Amino acid sequence: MFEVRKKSPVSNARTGLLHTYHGIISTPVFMPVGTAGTVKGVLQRDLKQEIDARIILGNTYHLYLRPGTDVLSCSGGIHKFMNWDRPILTDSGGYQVFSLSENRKLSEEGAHFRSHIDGSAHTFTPESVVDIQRIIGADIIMAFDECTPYPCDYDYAKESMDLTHRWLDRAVKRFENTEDLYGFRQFLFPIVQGSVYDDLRKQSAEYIAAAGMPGNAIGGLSVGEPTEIIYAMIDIVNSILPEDKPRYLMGVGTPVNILEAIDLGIDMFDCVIPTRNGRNGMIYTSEGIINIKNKKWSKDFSPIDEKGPSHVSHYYSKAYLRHLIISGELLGAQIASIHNLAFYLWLLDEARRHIEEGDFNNWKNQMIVALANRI
RNA sequence: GGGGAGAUACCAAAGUGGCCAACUGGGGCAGACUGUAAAUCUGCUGUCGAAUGACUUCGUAGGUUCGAAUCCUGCUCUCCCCA
Repeated sequence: MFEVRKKSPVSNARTGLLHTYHGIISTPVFMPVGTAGTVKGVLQRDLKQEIDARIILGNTYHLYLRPGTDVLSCSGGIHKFMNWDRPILTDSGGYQVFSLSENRKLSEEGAHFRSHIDGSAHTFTPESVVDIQRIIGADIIMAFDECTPYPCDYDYAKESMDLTHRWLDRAVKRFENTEDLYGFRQFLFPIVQGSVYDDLRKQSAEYIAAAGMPGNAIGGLSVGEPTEIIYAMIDIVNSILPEDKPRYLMGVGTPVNILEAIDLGIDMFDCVIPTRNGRNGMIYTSEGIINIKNKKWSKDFSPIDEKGPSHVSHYYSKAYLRHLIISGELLGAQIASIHNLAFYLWLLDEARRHIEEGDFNNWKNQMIVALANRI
């Protein structure tokens, strides 16, 4: 499924190719988040033409609640349903176990939760989450885990990690005893947990690596802990996860986070920042971060990002985008989302290019200065 | 011409003797957001100050009172009804 193409001589950064039925993905890759079968505010056409997203995310929890497995099954799977013929990865709902924690209870069997939509009671088990993801039909599916909060005491983190491991065994078994439903092979990725504890992360990485899945994910990071800890955990885990398989850092992050994580050997990323923060007025440019709602842009009629990677980046002015976002106009959210996603994809394109050319670290260090800049 | 209602901060609008520098909403300004319960949430919004605080405000000019956005009198303006 995965081949490493080029490794940085001075760090763990590498490029690779990820083969799926719906296409080959160059890594490192950023995957726009499309929780409910849509990258919020962005047409599939723009995802392809403007942003050139190679793979996007969906979410098991959200799709299961709405439209539900019946509709998804009848539609012929998520690709047909949303008319997206490139790869898709679905998250298992493990993050919702964390973010909707007030509405759920965990047991050995699984997670018992109430729908945030209508309050109805449901249970996710490692098995049912595989079944649902068979029906959704993404190319890459995730094992059901518990994403621990931060802070999280050691005993809880260990118990939770062990539970995630037991759930993984059950998920793998179910996965191996069931078939794909739409005529192409799906891949199951397990998830490393262990909170912020070195020894737990190490144990978890060993356990996950031993499962022998075609790719591995790191979860439970970027939930409020300092960034230094994120990097430290990635470093520990990546020293154990096999090099010949893709490593997916779930939910991360800022452009700077991503460059640092690439340096530590991560291949896949997803994050809501470009879309959500974009909707809320934060615009990423090669010059730095803009809060487009700030008054100082009200009469700045220069392009959103002169060197920006998408059509919208130079077609619309800062002043116009500010007006749209401040007015709550839908077009503002749309432009900001397209621009930010295109920026993220551009950043990853550049990262790949510089890894291939062998000067990733110099480039990265320059970029980090510019990217952290607030203008 | 007669009768009635009202004037509160950028806007709208509460408050009708001390707990009022003044509820609340909007607007404005700033911040947050990391496997999306988020087109969301938080803070500030009379002046000066980092802050304790000081100073100036509720159409306007006076008055009553220990104390007034609130009570009284004159004035100015606005709106409604009848002729």
